[in-house]
Amino acid sequence: MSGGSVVPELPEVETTRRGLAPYLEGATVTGVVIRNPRLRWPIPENLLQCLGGLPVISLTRRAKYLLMEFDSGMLILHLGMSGSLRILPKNTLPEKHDHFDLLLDNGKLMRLRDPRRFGAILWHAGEINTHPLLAKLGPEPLNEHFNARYLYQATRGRNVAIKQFIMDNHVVVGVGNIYASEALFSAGIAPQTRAGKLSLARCAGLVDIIRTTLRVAIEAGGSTLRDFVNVSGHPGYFQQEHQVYGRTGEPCRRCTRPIKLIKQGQRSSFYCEYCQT
DNA sequence: CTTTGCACCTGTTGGC
DNA sequence: TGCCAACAGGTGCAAA
Repeated sequence: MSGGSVVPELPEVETTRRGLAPYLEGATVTGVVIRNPRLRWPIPENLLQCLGGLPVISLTRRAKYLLMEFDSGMLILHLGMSGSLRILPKNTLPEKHDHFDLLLDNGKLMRLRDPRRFGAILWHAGEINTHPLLAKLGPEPLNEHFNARYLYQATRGRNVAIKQFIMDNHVVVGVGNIYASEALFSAGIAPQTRAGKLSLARCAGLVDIIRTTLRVAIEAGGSTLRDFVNVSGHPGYFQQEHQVYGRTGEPCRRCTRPIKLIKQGQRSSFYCEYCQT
């Protein structure tokens, strides 16, 4: 199971960034094609006036947002649930759901495909972190600021279930629904546990699991990273076999008891009621 | 401030 | 076999 219809989690976004950067950084934007501006928010109509003729200074990432820096500001891209980006030769014919192109002076173009259109392409003329979408984000999971003491402090007095808590971007970014279930299984924590009830030791374990899981996934993406020209636009590494996600009724890989499914905040949570307490 | 619920969208899946 | 409702996911935002 790789490529194709993978929901872009943080490792996929980071791998995409690494794949695109060599083609973008230093290249100058010569044109913009907007076939369908109706993403989560409309793609700005005047985008070419914002960045046309300017070189891409850098491609960075904050949470699952890709940030393309120019002298005049930055292009903010989000892949939503079904978005992918790739580099193609100029004049490559667009297919269904290819909503946006950035034309480059190196004979290539960067193309966004996003069937569900939950993604976003925005322009921000100000400093990074002054954009409303970025200003209130929590720490990166791989940053040292995301540590046991931080999570312990952040959870104090909070009544919400830990599953929903770690998916809150104000707490820590990059933990999606799949990773949340997987991380809580590995940490041995039941998803419905009130955040404020976690001990420091359990916070430490959870932080460790989240960091390790994401780091391994990013390394796996990097190790198989080839060429973003003419490929699917999805990082081509094999997805790690799930411990609990999507395994309702199947035997727990640790104790063989059936995996349970519950809804938390309208989202599916999978867990083992014996191994997670 | 905290917490809950919803909207956005379309390809895929499951039930009849 | 065919049809259609339900479902999945990320995340900003409105409402309680």
